[in-house]
Amino acid sequence: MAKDGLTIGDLADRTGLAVSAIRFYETHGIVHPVRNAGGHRRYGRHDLRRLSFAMIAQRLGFALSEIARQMADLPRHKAPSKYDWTRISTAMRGDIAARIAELERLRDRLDGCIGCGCLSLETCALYNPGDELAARGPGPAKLLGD
Amino acid sequence: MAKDGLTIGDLADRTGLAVSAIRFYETHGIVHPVRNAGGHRRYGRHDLRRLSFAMIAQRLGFALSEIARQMADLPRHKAPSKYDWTRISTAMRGDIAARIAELERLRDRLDGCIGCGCLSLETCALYNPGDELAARGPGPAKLLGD
DNA sequence: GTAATTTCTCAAGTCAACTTTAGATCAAGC
DNA sequence: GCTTGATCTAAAGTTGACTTGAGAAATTAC
Repeated sequence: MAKDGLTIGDLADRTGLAVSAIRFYETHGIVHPVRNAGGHRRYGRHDLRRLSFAMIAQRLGFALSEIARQMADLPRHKAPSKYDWTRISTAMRGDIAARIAELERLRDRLDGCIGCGCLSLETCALYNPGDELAARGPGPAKLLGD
Repeated sequence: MAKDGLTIGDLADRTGLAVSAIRFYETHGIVHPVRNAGGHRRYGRHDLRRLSFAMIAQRLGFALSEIARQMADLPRHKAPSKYDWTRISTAMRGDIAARIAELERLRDRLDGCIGCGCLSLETCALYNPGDELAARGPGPAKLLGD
């Protein structure tokens, strides 16, 4: 812990992140350390908050790229303000609620299917969930809706 | 659609999966096609169900390896029986319920925090979901509850 | 019977989110 | 002042779930 700021090791200790992860986050614009005379990274306390914020957002299911995009608007060398935080966390809340709702829908369908055993592409509710589960990311998951 | 069974293209059309994905699943034991005289894969209708089952399970959040493990017990060239289905889907249900519960916990914490803006490592519920989370496994995800 | 489409195999590429490794330099404790 | 530990960079490796590409052989359509 140097006079001119926190070292990367300090941050690692206090956030629980690996040193390599913090450097990785830097390449994605989550933190913006300055360098000391010897070329070592030095962080401010606001970086602790930026990292914590990123960790929470990840936990909530946000991809790093999305988190970085959100944080791009925040001042680089200050902690996010109450307004910033409210804006972002409110958006997160909506996303979480949506994911809960989808899981509940799936659970209910599954409940209806347990013990049924039909496994029929034509008649099973799990195969034909009837709509808006439709398009998610790329890749598979085309079945179940359409 | 050949006389001696479904082609891989037929399966792709009917499941929405890419041909390459179906071949990939084969290497993981999800399907077990036979070969015709020319060396092309031929599938039975039960394979449609095995694939659909795998897709649903993935959708429910299970990893392919876990799905393969579950399906390893099923007869290779028949669709899963009602008993098989009930056994597996019941296990899934528990998993879904747990994930819903965790998301709800997160949502509630977030609700408590929206508008607070403290973002303090010392006092924020999102950061300190019960302290002694201290030493757990490696990597991230040490923050926020357990 | 020929052209167009599918399928075959196998290796390599992709994406996310990091970690690991290697060799070198910097900082700190005694 | 020296030794031990932290940090540096750059590149390559990891895992999961696939996709892409190349070149050849099989199948289907007309």
